[in-house]
Amino acid sequence: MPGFSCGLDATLKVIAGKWKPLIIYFLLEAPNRYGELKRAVRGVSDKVLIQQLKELESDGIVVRTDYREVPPRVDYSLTALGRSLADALAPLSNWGAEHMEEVARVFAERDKWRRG
Amino acid sequence: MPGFSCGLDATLKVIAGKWKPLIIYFLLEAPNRYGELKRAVRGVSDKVLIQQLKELESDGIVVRTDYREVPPRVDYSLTALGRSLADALAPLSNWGAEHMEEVARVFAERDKWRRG
DNA sequence: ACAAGTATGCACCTTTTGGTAAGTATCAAA
DNA sequence: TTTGATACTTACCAAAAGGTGCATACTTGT
Repeated sequence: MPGFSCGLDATLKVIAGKWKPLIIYFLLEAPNRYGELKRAVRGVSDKVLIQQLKELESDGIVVRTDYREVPPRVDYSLTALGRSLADALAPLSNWGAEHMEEVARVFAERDKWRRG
Repeated sequence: MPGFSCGLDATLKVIAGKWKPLIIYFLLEAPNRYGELKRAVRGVSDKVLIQQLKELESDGIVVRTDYREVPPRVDYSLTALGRSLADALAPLSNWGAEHMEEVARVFAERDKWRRG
């Protein structure tokens, strides 16, 4: 069952989830408390953020540190594995930055037809 | 509306779809006829393959060539933009290949709990 | 005559994913 | 004392994504 058709396939299963790549890439800059993360990844709901963080944790990509304080204080950071994954994500980020205009144009067209 | 929060965000919208990264990466090797593509990307249904190819086409990532023969013969290849995207995908593929065992272990654990 | 391969289209349905709104415990500031 | 911040949890629901199966039109192989 846990067989992947190729390397890319394996990676895709780890980063599957609307916000995971963003979370991982953002955590590369610094460890972050839950709240900061939530403000950084704009548009996520609590439920989904927590859920994806848990999956990333159980997949060995992030570490959760609970300081057991009150009010609660928890932060998330990347494991070594997570950092290597974030590095592999960098080219995608650059590609998007370099072709953002082109991509935006194309998407604008698509949405035009959607609405009519 | 067509605004992205960052480069990564833009890229993710282009490669959104269960099979798109696989399709793109596979097409890097060679232009391919529809049938070959379908056999290569194991598990896709016709509906979804066609659908994602169309989106990739309208996003300027792939080109569809219809030879207007009978029986039908069509092939798909990457545009320059598509090739650059495929290159950006390479590190993800390598990451997956390098950590495949680790990833497989973790996923096996997860699935164990799922079933009980 | 019949099945198979070719690249799609379409209607329908299930699964997956994500979002919303509420609630929890504790402390500090207004 | 009410409000807000903190990091979550849960139940419920809507939307998106993907899958299944059938149909098409023509040709080649059996």
